[in-house]
Amino acid sequence: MTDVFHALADPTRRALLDRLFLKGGLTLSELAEGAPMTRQGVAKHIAILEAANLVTAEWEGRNKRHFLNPVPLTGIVHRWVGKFEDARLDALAEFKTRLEDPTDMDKKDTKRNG
Amino acid sequence: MTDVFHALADPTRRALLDRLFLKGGLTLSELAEGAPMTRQGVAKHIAILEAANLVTAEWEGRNKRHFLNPVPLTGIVHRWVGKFEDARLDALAEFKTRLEDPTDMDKKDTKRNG
DNA sequence: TTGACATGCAACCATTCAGTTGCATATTCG
DNA sequence: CGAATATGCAACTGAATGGTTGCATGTCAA
Repeated sequence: MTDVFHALADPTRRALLDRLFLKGGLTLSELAEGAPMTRQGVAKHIAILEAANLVTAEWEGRNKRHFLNPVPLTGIVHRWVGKFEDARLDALAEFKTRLEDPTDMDKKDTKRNG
Repeated sequence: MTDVFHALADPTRRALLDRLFLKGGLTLSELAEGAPMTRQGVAKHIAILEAANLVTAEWEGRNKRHFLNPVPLTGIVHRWVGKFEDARLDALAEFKTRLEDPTDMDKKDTKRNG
């Protein structure tokens, strides 16, 4: 859970996932070609993605081919985002109620600090 | 996008969101009571959640009341996870094909390094 | 006004992190 | 075999991070 979010919290890694989404089976060297960093840098990012199970790799001789694994994303949606999704309508309604109905806001919005 | 994932990539922050999910309107002090760190530590986490727009706060006198804002989560699902979700079935099928059909694997799985 | 309470700001520290560099290991090809 | 290619491992560094402590500011209540 933490690993997945952490892995996704980096534009470089998301770009890697995007590339693997468009075309699977890319090697480390191929992924490192367009990247604005060393091959080792990319390797570290990929290691993080693998640790989060977002990328699976297969050895093909001396080539390591990488594939996107979308399962953890599904897990996030269902285990974590889903419950908030369920509450989204209620929350929005509550939000609007609080924001639009001044009957409960008479003590709010006092300016303070900055 | 980065902010949201980064905000979610921390158990403390997810716990804060959980608490706000169960009961909105908690103050900083209330949120800090059960936390295994200083109030200032919690304040920093909340600042990150606010920067990611996952938490909205309203001033009520000297009390700052916090509310969960699930909208960014919805954004994640639709903008980012969604497209992989769409491809999930295809990807799984492709996965299974590669894993189960040996016709394309004759050069794979050579042991290497560790 | 005075004191207690809720929060914010800033400095500081130990740890983690992203990225680089250098070198080792394994595979392919001639 | 030996050279070239693909990758991994380890050490290092500057920057970011998580958390603390100390103090300032604003608000409520007597």
